[in-house]
Amino acid sequence: MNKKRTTLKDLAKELGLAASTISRALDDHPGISQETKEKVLNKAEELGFTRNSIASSFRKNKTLTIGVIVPRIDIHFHSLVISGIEEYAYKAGYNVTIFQSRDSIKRESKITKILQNKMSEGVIICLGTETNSYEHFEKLNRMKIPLVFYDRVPTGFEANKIIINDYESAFKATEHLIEVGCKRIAHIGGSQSTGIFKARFEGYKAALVKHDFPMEKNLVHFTKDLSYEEGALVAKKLLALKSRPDGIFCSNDYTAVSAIQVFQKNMVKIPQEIAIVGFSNYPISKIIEPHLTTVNDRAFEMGMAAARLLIRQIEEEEDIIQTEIVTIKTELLIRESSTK
Amino acid sequence: MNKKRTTLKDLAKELGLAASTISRALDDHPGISQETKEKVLNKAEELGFTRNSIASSFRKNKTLTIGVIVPRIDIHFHSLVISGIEEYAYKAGYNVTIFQSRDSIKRESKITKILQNKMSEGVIICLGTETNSYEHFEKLNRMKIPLVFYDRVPTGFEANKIIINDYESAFKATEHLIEVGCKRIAHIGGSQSTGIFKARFEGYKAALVKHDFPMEKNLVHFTKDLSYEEGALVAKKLLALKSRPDGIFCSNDYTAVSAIQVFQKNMVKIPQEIAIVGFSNYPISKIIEPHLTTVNDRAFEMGMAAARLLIRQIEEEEDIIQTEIVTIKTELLIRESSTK
DNA sequence: AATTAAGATGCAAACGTTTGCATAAAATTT
DNA sequence: AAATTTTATGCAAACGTTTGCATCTTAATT
Repeated sequence: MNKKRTTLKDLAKELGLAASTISRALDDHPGISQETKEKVLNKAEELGFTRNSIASSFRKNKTLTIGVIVPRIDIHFHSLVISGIEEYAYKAGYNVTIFQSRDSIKRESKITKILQNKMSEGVIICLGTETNSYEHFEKLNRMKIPLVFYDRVPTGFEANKIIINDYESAFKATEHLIEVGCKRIAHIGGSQSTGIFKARFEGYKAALVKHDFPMEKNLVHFTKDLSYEEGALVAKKLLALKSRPDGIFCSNDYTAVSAIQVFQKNMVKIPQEIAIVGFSNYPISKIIEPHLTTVNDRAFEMGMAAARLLIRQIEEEEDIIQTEIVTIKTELLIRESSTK
Repeated sequence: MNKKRTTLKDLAKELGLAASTISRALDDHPGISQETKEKVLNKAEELGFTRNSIASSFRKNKTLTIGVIVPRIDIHFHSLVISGIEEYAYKAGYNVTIFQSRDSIKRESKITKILQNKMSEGVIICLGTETNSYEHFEKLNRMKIPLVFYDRVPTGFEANKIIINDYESAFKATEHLIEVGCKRIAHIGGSQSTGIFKARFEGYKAALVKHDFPMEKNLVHFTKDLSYEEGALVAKKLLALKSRPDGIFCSNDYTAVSAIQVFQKNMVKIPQEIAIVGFSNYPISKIIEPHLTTVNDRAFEMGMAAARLLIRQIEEEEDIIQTEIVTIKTELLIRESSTK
């Protein structure tokens, strides 16, 4: 005695109309009389009828669903991006299915297959660290499923991308340190095989060059993961130098925060003796004392932009495949860690 | 010249077999010969065939999709829970569609309708703050769609729930303060109309009672949102008292952290003069100096448990509707903020 | 009044997969 | 060798919605 769902046909029978008429009435089709539309609407309400959207998807070949693949959901940056994606997608009538690759290319590849079968109409991706080939995405491309990458985007693979201008943001952050009077600026960077961290380093270098500062090798340190722990390690190295830097540009907020703490423990005053700038505007940056100057990477807006671009490509009539690269404007949030 | 997907029928034609045979072969059905299975598998590979799972869902009336409704994705606690849900669901072959209610009951209700139409097979929910009636969920219940609530769960509404023992966790946290020698313990609590925060307060009280400590009214403060700012406000009030507390149990980590900072700015030593315990094990708790003693609420495990319970209920043959309440074990993470 | 146009509704096929039942062929038992 | 069982495959309907086209009614135009 499983209670069956009410279907279009049930409604049709009740009203003595054809299923097609009901369908059109619910769609507010111009060819259906106002009178009938009202009758249908009322009856639908009465019987608690709602369309079976799986059947609809099946028939129309449209699922109104987009997939999102991120390395991990519980990284604050990604959760903000997903939030932005969901927000835009919801308003546009799309649903969002999420997957974590957990940085495994195998899992990433399997997920693309699932999305293919599930007839996802488009996919938003942040690549995992392992990912160095893009065959699994090419397959989606061949099936005309639009893709949008964000943050960690593929290189040498034409695709839609949502990025920030890491180079320019780093440049401005470094220049800000120069403007507040720093003379010798260090850099705590990320893995140089990752595009965004390389770009941040380049931006740092460019600012030094512009202002005729020499680049001192022993002031530049690259970490593996930009982890809190690695940040402390580098900070200790900088602390041990006979002539310490008076400013540091860090490629993320974790290393910046741990550097602040290391210096403070060693009685080095922030920002008076060393000014510090981070990157990403993590919640911690507004809590640490002194509050951290950092680059707002506008993760939420990235998500919105990714969803907007994807949905536009899904709904575009033309089949002229073209890719877009959208750059989100960042802003330097100047706080106490750099205001001498 | 839209490239059409290869279908079962295409495969069937290619091989001179019936579509049903292909379908069964791909399912490794026992009635199909090994030889045929191999031929089918090879041809499928060759033509890049994958099942259209929308058609399959439609036919089988099974979508292998679960919905998740959270107030906001970018709250760290929720992103951890979602991560746990995704992890379990992925391994069980289910997909996860996420929605943010943004604490609006209207949006929450609309989402339940979408999930109904989309034939979600089950839903995991953390209620929004506005939610005080459960009709929209009752409707899902009536359609035999299993529901699992976590964290903010409905009261007076029989349902599956994943919770932690807030009372006991608070009790232990407070007792820990007593054990390290605190004599006068304050409490920074959340809105008492929210079950979990009331339970934490009750646990605090019970620990005091057990150890024959009086409850001092002016040491107990309830905030609206347990926000960082409110924590600072309460901390300042406590600071202004002629006889200050020597320990504080806070209902979350934000208020605990801001209290630490307020005290430190006023030259009050943590933990020597005031020991502090938080709740939730936010990332900040391991960064703030001194590191914060806090209750690990095991958000990831909550997500796993929610998905496990939901999927079990989805797949259960029996129709005996029963609800389960799962309590996740917490642990007190003792760090420097409370070790005198 | 005859013709045409416009308006409202119905018919039936289609989407791709699954599944109960039927059938055919081969293997086994009598 | 006939009867029976087993094994392998095919047939056809069904799932609920959508959509092009056909049909029928009514209104507008000649």
